[in-house]
Amino acid sequence: MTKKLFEYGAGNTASFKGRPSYLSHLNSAQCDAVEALDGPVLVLAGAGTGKTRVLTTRLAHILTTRRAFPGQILAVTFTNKAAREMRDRVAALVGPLAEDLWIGTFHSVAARILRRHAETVTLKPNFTILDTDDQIRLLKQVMEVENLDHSRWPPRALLGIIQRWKDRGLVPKSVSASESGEFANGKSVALYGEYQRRLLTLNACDFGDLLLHNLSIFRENETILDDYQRRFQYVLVDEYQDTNVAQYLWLRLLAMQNRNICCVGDDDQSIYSWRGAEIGNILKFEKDFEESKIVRLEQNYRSTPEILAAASALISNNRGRLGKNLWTEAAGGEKVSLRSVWDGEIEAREIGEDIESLQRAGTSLDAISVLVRASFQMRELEERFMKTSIPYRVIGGPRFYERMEIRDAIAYLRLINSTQDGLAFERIVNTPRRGIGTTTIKILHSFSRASGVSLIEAARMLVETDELRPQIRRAVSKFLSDLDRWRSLAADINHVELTETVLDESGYTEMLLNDKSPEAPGRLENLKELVAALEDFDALPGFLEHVSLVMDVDKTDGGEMVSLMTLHAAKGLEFEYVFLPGWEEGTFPNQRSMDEGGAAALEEERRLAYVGLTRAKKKAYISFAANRRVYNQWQSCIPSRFIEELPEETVETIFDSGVHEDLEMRSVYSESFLKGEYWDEKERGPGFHRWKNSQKNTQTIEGNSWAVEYKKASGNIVKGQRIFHQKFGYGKVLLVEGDNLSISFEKAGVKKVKEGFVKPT
DNA sequence: AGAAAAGCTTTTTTT
DNA sequence: AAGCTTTTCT
Repeated sequence: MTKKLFEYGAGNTASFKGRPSYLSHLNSAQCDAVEALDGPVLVLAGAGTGKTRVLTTRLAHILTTRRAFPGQILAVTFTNKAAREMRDRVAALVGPLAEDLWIGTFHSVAARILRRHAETVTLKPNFTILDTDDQIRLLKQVMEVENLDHSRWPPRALLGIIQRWKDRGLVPKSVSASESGEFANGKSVALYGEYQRRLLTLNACDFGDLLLHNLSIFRENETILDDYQRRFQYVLVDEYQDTNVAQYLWLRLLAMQNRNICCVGDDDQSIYSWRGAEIGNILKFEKDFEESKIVRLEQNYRSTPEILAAASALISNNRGRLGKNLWTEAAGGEKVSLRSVWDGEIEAREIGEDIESLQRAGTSLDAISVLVRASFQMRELEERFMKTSIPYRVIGGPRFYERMEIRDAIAYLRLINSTQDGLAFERIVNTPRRGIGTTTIKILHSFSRASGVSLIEAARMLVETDELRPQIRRAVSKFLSDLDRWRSLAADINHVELTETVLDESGYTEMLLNDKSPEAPGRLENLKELVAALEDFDALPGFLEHVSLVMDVDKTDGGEMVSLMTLHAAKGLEFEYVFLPGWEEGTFPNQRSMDEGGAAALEEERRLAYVGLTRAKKKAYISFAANRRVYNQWQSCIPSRFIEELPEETVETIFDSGVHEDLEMRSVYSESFLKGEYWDEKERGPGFHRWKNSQKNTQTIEGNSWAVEYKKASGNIVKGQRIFHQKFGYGKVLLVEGDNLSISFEKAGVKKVKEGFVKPT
């Protein structure tokens, strides 16, 4: 089918009668979304309803109907991967024309625009985009000037606060005083202001600034804004539900003139509110673009009716949805598998076994994925996969450009690229060791602040004086002259050779060669990979831009592999078989997120569950463990509330987990849970009762290993001891009477509890 | 300045 | 429990 479209696009772009062929592959709602070219369009696209196809076909449609040149079309996505995929798929439809489209992430498009107009916000075009390390380092400096205690007021927390302001499009002066909050006794806004000033002197900006500076440029320069408004005849937005306020304002500015904006999103898949995403943007869209046409895509082409029914029932527990009803023409398939297991290790084992049997049945490992709530859950799975040699890849794992040695190398390159990059200077001035330590840096800092020059400038000036001890003076001056030499070298040799030379002459390579730690060889390998990656770019600045915006390299490792990733990373992907382990209260929904965000956070967790389920084409496998090790302590777990939100008829339950089932099912968990000590049964839905009944049928045998272990551990509870109880939380033991304890709980007050239910802390 | 020790968080999700 | 950061010691 793709081929047909390609032929059409490549061969016949002349006017046509009737409907172009590529439209015949779309259902009527999809056609509506593609053909509504004029005016604002909001496409509410449920999971698996052909969202990307609509977007790419729409792009092709604009081009083949000659409504606009490629350079007049802007398509923004959230991830680089989505951007790449969109470009590839449009190219398949229209050929090389696709190359001139403005397709990119919000950040990369904003960076492109900002480079052009950097001067209007007093930056230079070669400004640096800071990574998180740099941001923290800079914030620390800003806070030090204010004499703020780093342990009392963690710089990381301030970074979060500032980022949230930036997400909302707020520059320091537009943050209202009432928002300064608790942090640093209300100094946060002032700190934000100082941070922004320091960024400008460093000729740098952070991720949020890319958008924020764009907004100021557009607002303060009518001609520039006008230019972009005219340029972008058509604007398309992917994953619209994940836009934050700043991105929304940016889009509105760009599209408000010709109003040809098409946003595609799904409120049920909004899972990034913690990053500032506003579901409200969907509602705002309808308000700001009153005449907007709304198209709902509800026919699902991905999953079986069972999976869809389960997912729909689950998500229907959320309030405040725009409402969508997914349906499919597909014939019935397998029910969602729901399995209880004893602990995480067994869970991993069973998943491994299921994968192996799928594989024996002829399924490619590429069609299988395991999706977890949080990345720490991957460890147990990885261990199991390694042990049983199931090939797997972790998606969205530790990023290449975030590795220490890569950041160091890049800091060298940044320093060559920009003379003002004090943060890069600080990072590597003593790596490898040059005898320039914290004391020296402090002197440089205070001098730089006092005389209002950059850190590097300060260093230059100080080596001319006898402020520094001769030995240190020599070291600093050597480093500065090295820098100068590399900078002038940059004009003569290409950036690949330059990088090799710098890594060599700086002693960085040597440092790693002398390093006996087991990681060192890997680090050297990574540096080689970095040099290889450099070859894909014409020059240094382009590479540095890529590094800051993309953060990761494409791994083209061959071979079939199971994909392992977080639920967040899975959005937009699909697999035939999807494993969803760890559906326990606290893990999923995640306790921390619920503590912070309350009811709204629970709904977001539920959307995450919805995203997980709807990734599956053929079958989803949900599992939950009775026990899990958290902070290296065993904790009994309660099945996730999401489990009982799944309709019975869509689920097949497996409660025996292999040969140990009889032994395994006896625990504090099952006993107390069945007695209803943890939950008011009235609150529990059909899923709970189903689960409970099946538990009742399990035989219990005394003396299993876990219980024995537990006895041992609990024998030494004494008066005055601090303990933890699954339901009542932390408390202090008031009285011991045999195995009956009187405990004063921090939250629940004084209770009498059996010894077996508490753990020493 | 550098090494050793102590202390503290980690484990939510990321462009 | 481990890894990281900060503090302390030489």
